[in-house]
Amino acid sequence: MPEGHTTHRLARDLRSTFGGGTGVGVSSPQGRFAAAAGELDGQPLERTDAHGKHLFLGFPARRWVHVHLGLYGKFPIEPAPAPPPRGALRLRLENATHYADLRGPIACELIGPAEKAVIHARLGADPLRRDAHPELAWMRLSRSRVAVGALLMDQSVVAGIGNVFRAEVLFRHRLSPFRPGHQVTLEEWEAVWVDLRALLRAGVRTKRIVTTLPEHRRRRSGTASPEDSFYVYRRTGEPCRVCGTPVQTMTMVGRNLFWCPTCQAT
DNA sequence: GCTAAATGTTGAT
DNA sequence: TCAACCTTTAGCT
Repeated sequence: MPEGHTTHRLARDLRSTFGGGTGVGVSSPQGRFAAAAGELDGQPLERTDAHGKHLFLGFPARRWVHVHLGLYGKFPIEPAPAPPPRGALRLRLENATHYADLRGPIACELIGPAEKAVIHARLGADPLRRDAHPELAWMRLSRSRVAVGALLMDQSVVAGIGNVFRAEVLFRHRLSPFRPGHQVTLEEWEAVWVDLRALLRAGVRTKRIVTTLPEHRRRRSGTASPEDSFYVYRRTGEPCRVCGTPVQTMTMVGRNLFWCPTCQAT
């Protein structure tokens, strides 16, 4: 599930569910976060923050739990009562009304403000953050010979974009993933940025990614069925929704890239 | 019951 | 460029 929208939604939901002055139960049944969990247990969750795919839970004394879901991490919030822990449960948060179980994260660590600052410093512009600087992303893009399909996956350029948004936003703007960054025009980049912000915001709202316009869905309702949600992502060999050309795939930056060779010729 | 794949990152080669 | 790692689930047998 995790691209930037997931992280920002989690920051918001964890704050509204566990935030405030009441102490939160913190535990690590699996044990890998047990020492830190013991320190935090019973303390209030004071604030939350998200930058790209990184999530931060703020506890007293300027201590933060830094969470990165990685490829398959999950952190669902459920109504109490919490069942007995099972499986590899890295972190459980609980209060009188809810519990949230973190499984499979690539990172779950207790850090201080300096370490948090280091993480922010190596992340690029996040379309979901008010303090984002898209002009910095443009600087990187417009000076690079690297393919735009690779640059979009670089978290130090744009933070929060993953494999789905890369493929889909390039299609929506009919941009070839292979176009070098410096051959993308400022006009094209600004349109991509605005679009990414809108797509991510919609993702935060609905907790899922939908990039297709209604006229490109078999079912043209406002709510896309899962099979109709994407233009090219994981649609290898299927006909392009716009021109009918079979969707192509190959590996770029170690991930499966999907694109329409006709609509995205250049 | 087994295998592969998955919306990711890091560190070695 | 590649393998390793975090864990679950879908799709086989």
